[in-house]
Amino acid sequence: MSPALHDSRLRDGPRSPGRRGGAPNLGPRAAAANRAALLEAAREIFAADGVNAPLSAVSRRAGVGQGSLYRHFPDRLALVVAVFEEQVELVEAAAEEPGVELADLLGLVTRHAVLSAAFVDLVSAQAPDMRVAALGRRVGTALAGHLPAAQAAGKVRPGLTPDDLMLAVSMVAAAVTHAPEGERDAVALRAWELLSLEVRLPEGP
Amino acid sequence: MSPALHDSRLRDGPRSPGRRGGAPNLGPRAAAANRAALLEAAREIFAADGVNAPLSAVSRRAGVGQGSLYRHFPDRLALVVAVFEEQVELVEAAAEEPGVELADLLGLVTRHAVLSAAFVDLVSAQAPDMRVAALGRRVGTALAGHLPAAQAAGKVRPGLTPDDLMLAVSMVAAAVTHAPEGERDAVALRAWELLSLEVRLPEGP
Amino acid sequence: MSPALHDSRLRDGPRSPGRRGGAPNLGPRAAAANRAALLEAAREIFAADGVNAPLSAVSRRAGVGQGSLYRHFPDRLALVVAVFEEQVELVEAAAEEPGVELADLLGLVTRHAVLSAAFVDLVSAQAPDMRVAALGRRVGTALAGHLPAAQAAGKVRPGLTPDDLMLAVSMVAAAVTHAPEGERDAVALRAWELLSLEVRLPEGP
Amino acid sequence: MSPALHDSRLRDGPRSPGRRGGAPNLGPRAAAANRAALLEAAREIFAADGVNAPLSAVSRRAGVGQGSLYRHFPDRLALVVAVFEEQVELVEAAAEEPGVELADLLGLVTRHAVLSAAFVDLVSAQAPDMRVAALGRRVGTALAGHLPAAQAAGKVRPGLTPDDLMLAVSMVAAAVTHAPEGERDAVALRAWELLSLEVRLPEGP
DNA sequence: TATGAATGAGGTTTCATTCAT
DNA sequence: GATGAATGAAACCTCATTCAT
Repeated sequence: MSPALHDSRLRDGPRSPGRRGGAPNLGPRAAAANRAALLEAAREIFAADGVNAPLSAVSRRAGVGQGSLYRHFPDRLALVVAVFEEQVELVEAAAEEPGVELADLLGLVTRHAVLSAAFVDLVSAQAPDMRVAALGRRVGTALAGHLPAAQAAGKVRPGLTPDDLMLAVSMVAAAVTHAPEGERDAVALRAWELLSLEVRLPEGP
Repeated sequence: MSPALHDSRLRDGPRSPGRRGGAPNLGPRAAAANRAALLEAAREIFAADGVNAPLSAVSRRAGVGQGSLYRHFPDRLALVVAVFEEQVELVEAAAEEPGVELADLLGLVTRHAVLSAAFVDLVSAQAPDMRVAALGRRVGTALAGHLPAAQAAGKVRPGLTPDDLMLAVSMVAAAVTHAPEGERDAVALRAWELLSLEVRLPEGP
Repeated sequence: MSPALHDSRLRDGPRSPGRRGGAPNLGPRAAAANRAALLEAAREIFAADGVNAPLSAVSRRAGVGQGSLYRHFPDRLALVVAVFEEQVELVEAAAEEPGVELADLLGLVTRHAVLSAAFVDLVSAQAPDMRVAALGRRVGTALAGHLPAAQAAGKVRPGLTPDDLMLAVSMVAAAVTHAPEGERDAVALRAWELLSLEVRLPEGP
Repeated sequence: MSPALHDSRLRDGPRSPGRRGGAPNLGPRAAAANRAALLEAAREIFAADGVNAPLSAVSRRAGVGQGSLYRHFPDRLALVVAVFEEQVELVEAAAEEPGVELADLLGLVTRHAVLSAAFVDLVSAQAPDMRVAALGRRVGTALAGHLPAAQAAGKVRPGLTPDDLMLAVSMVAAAVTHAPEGERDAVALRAWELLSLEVRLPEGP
């Protein structure tokens, strides 16, 4: 509605926030806990139903009002990005550890894909949003750092580029996503085998 | 959400339209009746609460599903325009009748303003939407056609322009809108008097 | 009317969670300053967006917590009334000044209307709240005090009552409200002319 | 993939009410034509927007009533399956042609994936519906028939199973789906290369 | 059999108001 | 007193599905 058609008369009797039952307002102290609960709920829901799952389901599972979700994450993408960022940071941290090889990182990434049906959307470098794409690139960078060593060790074919790595990851992620719950690890391992890439899958969830 | 992040898996179990109670689907035959009911409901609700009243209130009062409202009137403005158009057409029709004078038209317009708190938004030639503005101009045109005769008869001051007429109408409409229910006619008459314009108010609703 | 009003849709956005920064709690000392900031913010926001603008926008613009807004003004109307009261007091003060004539007061009132899209709600004696109506009456009283002099000077028509004055004011206010930004003064002047009332409009904002 | 797909957000909008026009009811004769139109529309819309696109968009693009859609395809899945079935039949037909090799079939399947963002859902043998899974198996069977020859010719690694083929197909399909419009063929070819599988991509759309 | 309007559940988003700190 | 997060009701709008004709 055009803003000038507003009737500026005082309408809208007082709306009450309806204090009845439900989680009590725990005050600002709860902010961090709520944010964490939202992230965890989002991780689970996105993993199960994809990134288009209803946000109301997220707030419900987090045991948090809808408004709080919107306060912490103004739009769906903000929530998606926050969820992914956690996972990306784990990968980056792993990449920094001494003695880590490409196979370990691929395994870790695969593990995330196994956990999150939505991770596949992230690793696709073509994701349509800058924020998401940036996260994808961070994963790519983390992997690429270990590519030379793997090549030197003769573990990967000569011409393999960082882009190929990301492509492979997204292919495996998709394969895993479509596999039934119980077979995901097996499918992932086979997928890497088809790609002739060595992988060390860390323990499951 | 970015369109490419859709997960194209088949989710969303079948949604049922929840056939339980409520108005039965009367088939397309009801279309015209529904549209009329929506218009009438909108006229009443807009008159009472202004054009920003909840559309859900309109559909509820019309005894019609929300979807039907949106089918007939894709956005709020479409509904507003439709409501106003009815009134504008009445004014235009009156302007065509033989023997009608400016005072009669002003009276008719005033009567509409008395009926509809929202009419004031229409007659304001500055309405921010093309469709609404066009309706306002139609009222202006209808009035302007009778201005020369009124001037010739010495009923209005010499320099009065069509724009002045619209300005006067919007002023009276506002005055009426803010008056309490029972005094609207009296207030309207006094307002016209202050403007030194003759008016013949038709019978009430 | 500050053009910057339109950032009023900015989100509250949580600052980085965990940071205990932001405006420090200054204790009671800030109370008066906060109240003033709220009033100023409300004046601006109400002027731009009408009295139904989100209260969160007011507190945000005032740089004050939502809770403080509610402490100072327990409900929306209290805030509205307080804002209007400032303007009413200005009118009353002007009415006391020596040498002031009705035309000056009408001009001042018009200037307020030009500044505040919401002022129209005030001057309508029919506003749905006692407190607002009382403010309207105070304006009426201030104007009425100068009516006899104006009548004696032959500046207004003989039968004009104080109520007529208020009616005229509300009509002009409405006209002004609906006019586009740049033409408001011109529209106001023409409106007073149509009402055959002399007015001296003070300088703009 | 037709660029005109993006008008799919146009409203159904009631034609002028009371007009008894529109597509006349042609009776049963139109049934086959309607079914075909729905299939074609669904193919296009699903390709562009994924299999969760609004069904109303499908019926609209087909120029057919919503009811007819439901008569032909009682639920979304029925429509999806029918669309896919067409593609599966093409693959099966190709598999029967003399002189065809595995690389041709993989290319054809890839081409379908390139054409249809939704094909990826099909080839995933884990699709959540029996009917879809059955179609997946048919593709698998068609491919598997040519696996021995390819193995005999030394074109594929020794241990490759039919299941591996389907896994590879679904991986490539996913890769392609996530690639931007213009690079899909290139991405598909590289993906097959990473899988060390020969492929002959037929001409584009 | 085809049509297309009707339905309403449910997703999204905003905001008035409360309340722990 | 101030803060600002939490809450949930309610508005908006879309779409799967039904059904009278």
